[in-house]
Amino acid sequence: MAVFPPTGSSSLELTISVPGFSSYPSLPNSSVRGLDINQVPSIQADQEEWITAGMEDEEDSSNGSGPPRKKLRLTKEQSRLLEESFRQHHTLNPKQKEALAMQLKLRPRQVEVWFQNRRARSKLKQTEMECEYLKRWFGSLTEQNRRLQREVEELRAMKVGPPTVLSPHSCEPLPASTLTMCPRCERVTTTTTTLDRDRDRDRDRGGPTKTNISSASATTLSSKVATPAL
DNA sequence: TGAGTCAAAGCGCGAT
DNA sequence: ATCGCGCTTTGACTCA
Repeated sequence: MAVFPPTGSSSLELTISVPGFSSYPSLPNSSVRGLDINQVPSIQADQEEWITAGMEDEEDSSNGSGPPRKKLRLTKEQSRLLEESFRQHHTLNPKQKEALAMQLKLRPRQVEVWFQNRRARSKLKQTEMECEYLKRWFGSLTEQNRRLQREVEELRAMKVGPPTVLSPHSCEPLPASTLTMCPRCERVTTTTTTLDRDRDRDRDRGGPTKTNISSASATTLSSKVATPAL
């Protein structure tokens, strides 16, 4: 029996990492939760019995009678090999499936089911992380929105008694709508408003424009989550 | 001991 | 016909 990583070989491995976000921290597996039936020294014989029983049950299930099947629990070695294989390719062609089943002393159907469930777990985890990322994004946008609203209020307040600002080019009074107050230097500017700047910044970041959000696929989100601009 | 969790497996459906 | 996927069931297991 080989020595396995302490984290458990059956844990999900994804490339996404969100700073400050501990995803699925209590991802349990039998090896860390406590006594694992597969760790019992005599388990190899038991496992063989289970597999044999499983194969018989498959035949039994075809005629619809017989005792309910005993549920197979994969050994750590089987799980490790399956995980290793899963890292290489998430789907198996029939040949690979057959070979892996032979190597693991399992039925091809069991290998197939394992891959199916594994893909589902991967996807679930991916979805959870995307959800977490979107939550953070939402929070960030909410804060930004609040800030901009405040700014708008301030600008509206300033408009009540607008000072006459002459254009440096034409020396004529500028319309108040083209004016804005720089919150940092407290100067009135006529170039671009802070709203424009925020919009530009969002666009540069690939931020919350309608098109960007709608195309927030798993891959794009993955890359965003890896280096969140929040 | 019962509730909760995890994972293997069953089943039906759509895509190819 | 086959395969992958989503949903569900079921059995093994842990923990309060």
